[in-house]
Amino acid sequence: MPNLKTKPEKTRTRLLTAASRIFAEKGFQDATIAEICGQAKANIASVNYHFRDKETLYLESWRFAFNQELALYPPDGGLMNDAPAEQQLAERIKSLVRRIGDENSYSFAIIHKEMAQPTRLLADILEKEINPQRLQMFALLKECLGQAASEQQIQYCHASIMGQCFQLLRLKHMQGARPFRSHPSDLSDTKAFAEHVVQFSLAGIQAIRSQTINLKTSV
Amino acid sequence: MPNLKTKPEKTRTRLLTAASRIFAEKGFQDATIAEICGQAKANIASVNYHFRDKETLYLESWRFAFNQELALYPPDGGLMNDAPAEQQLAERIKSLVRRIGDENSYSFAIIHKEMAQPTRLLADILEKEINPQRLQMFALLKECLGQAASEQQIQYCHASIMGQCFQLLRLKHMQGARPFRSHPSDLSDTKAFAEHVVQFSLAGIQAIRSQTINLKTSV
DNA sequence: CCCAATTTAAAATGCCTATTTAAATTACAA
DNA sequence: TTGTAATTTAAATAGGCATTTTAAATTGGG
Repeated sequence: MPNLKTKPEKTRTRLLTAASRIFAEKGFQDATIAEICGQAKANIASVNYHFRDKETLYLESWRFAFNQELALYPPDGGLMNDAPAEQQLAERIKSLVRRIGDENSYSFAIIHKEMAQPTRLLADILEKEINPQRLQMFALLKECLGQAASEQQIQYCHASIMGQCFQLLRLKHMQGARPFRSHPSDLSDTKAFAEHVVQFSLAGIQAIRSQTINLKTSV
Repeated sequence: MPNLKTKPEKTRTRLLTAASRIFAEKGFQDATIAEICGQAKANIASVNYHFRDKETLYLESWRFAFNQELALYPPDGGLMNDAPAEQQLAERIKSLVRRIGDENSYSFAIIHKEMAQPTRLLADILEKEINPQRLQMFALLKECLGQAASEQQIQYCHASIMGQCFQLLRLKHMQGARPFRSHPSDLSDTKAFAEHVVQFSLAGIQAIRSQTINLKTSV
């Protein structure tokens, strides 16, 4: 029994790495197997040997990138479960922003592309991998907003937070394309931006919580 | 026999309308002239007759959509220039969200696609048409944040606001693709979402303003 | 050295696109 | 009505590039 994992993994891994980068940059349709193999220094037929087809490579490379990033930036930031909800939320936002801002992170860029040009290929895998994170954030938001918060308020706050995080992705992706020459958005300091989002969002959440309570007590 | 209701639109206008819709839906590359002409009920050669080529149609249809939407939702919301900066900012956000949320608005969806897959074709036109709006919002933000605000803080707050607005676009575009079946994001009530973004953002801005002032006075 | 796993080059396969041309039709003005 | 220009139409042009398959060459372990 020859060892199937040591040597052969090399090309396979190079393909996964290159694929996640290229898929993130161009999306599924515009990414070509030729370019991926070029960056991976592999023959053009290797994709069909190691993976069956382009679609499978797409799924595998996303999973590959996502797991790598998740190991690098734990979603809970190593925080206890009994910490205050706002602190947990803050850690979660920071982890998210860092994962998005990392130059070598591609899973969110792939999601972003998938949102812009849905192929439905990632739908199942996203539902399975991302929805849990989503639900956890909903729970934290519910705590932060108070039990009087409506489902809609929670959804809106979630949209506000995710929108800010994805904005970083957008600006990161457009760095080379210089859409607005005059006011260059310098979001390169990911850590500072993460803390801004935390501060901005916690204040927004507090404002909505106060208003909800005031409404409740005044009725 | 005055034209009552059914005045047949000019082919050129039908092409512009259909083009803006299709370009918004698929982006420049994936949109085909055939499909545009199909929806416009025009012959496939009409694009090359009325516009020179696909690229010109792209530019013209964006301009067409943008001007229509701008006339429909004035950016300043008909507010005086001497109104409080926060109120002006609120109007500006509402106008933006409404323009993005309108089912028949396509110029922002086109920008969104252009950001995801830059063709550089719209770069000049965007610089000319959108940058002024951008600068006005920067000025309002500077007022709201106080003169002690740093350039970075202004940029971050701008990113926070724009990110929330674009989030609406993302979710609107993905309605049919249902990426998360369990928790359907219902952002259909555009007006309510607009007011949420205003409340959320003004609170975030206030928090940053307070912190900046405190830092300043305590040093 | 042998065999299976892997890599390679080249060809097969497939499909769709923007654009042009020239003829047919329409609209309109004289 | 008629002549002319604008518009619309159908068909042909011309180009391009992608994924996948095949069969031969190579590699490396036992």
